[in-house]
Amino acid sequence: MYEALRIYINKYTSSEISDADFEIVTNAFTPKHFIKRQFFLQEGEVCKYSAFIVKGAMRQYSLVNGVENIVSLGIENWWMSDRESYAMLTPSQYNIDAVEDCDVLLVTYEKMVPLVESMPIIARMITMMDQRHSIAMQKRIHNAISLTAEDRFLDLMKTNPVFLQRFPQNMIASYLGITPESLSRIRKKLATK
Amino acid sequence: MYEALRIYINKYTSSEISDADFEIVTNAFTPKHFIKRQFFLQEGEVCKYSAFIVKGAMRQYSLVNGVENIVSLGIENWWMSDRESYAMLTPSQYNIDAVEDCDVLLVTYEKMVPLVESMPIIARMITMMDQRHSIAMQKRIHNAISLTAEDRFLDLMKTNPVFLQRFPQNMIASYLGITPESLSRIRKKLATK
DNA sequence: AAGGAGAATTGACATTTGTTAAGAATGTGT
DNA sequence: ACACATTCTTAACAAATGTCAATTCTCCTT
Repeated sequence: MYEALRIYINKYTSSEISDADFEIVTNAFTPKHFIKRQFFLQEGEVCKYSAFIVKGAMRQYSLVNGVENIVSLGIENWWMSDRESYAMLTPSQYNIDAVEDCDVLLVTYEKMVPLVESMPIIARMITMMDQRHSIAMQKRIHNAISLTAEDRFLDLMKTNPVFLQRFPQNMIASYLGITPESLSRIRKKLATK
Repeated sequence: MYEALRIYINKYTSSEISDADFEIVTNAFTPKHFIKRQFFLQEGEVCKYSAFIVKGAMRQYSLVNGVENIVSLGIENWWMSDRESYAMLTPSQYNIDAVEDCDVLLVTYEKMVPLVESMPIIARMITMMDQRHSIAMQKRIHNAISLTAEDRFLDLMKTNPVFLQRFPQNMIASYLGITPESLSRIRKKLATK
């Protein structure tokens, strides 16, 4: 269960965490299983945990008069949480739920802080995570303002093809900011090319 | 010139930086003046500096076959840089230039690191900056995928009305991901309401 | 102050995307 | 395995946004 986290830490820092340190890390995390559709976070709650996905798939979305808008999708080795709510302890405007049955590792902000402060490798991991996240968001903004729906879909096919296997099309459409009908049409059009 | 930076540090950390510490901080920064349209960063270059805007306005944009796509706008007390290029030393795909004559304070990543490591107040400032930036980007993504062009404009009017005073409409349109013509129509429609 | 460049507006039309509704296909739980 | 849910597709139409071209407006530069 924890092995995936160890691999993640080593991979994104290019150095090896010691067994002793990793033991301390694992003690800060709590394993949890979510069944499909189970909520990890509901609108109005404070997001107390950050979740490292060991197995499964999750999504983060707002719900505005019946319409779901997916701001983020995650699978194995991704972190899920509403960072704003998690760091500032404010009520979240988002929902996060399991798209598939999931095994995740949960950690609170309070348990994370001492790890970051005492272990350079963890501080480094967080820095890298934040950086990657920030770069990905910037790219998504750029795509949203500069590309057509079709080009955004093509970009997703290129950069995260695995999402198309793991998430139903209506969620992919929402993630791209279009309706399921539009995505269906776009796919049809691309198929003939 | 440096006073704006001192105020910024104090404001976003709710504690006061000492004169001695601030002296060290100012030594890490270099003041620079940009005239309107002058480039701070051009596509293909590495973004060596982060710029704290003391006076003036700047924009960050990509240029894809003649079309400018503005990913970020900044005025007094904002930071401008391509964070990806700045932190990873990779060539940037963006341009940053002065929309008005600007006075800015420049700092390299190498000069920033020791400040962050030796002064908790600076580390805190960076954390707060990153957090605010990250929250703003998340909101922008959410707006892009869930709102119409009109609603995105209304949101901008509410959250950053000063931008409408400082940037020409074609830049506002680009920032919102629409054409200047569309923005003009939206404004006309709203005026009659 | 005049001339010129850039910026904003407007209109006609094209294209993209959304909406609604229906049916087909697929998947899921018991 | 069955029945029910959900998901996906399709079509016709509506609405939003883009494109192109012409005109007016604004403001900079000299």
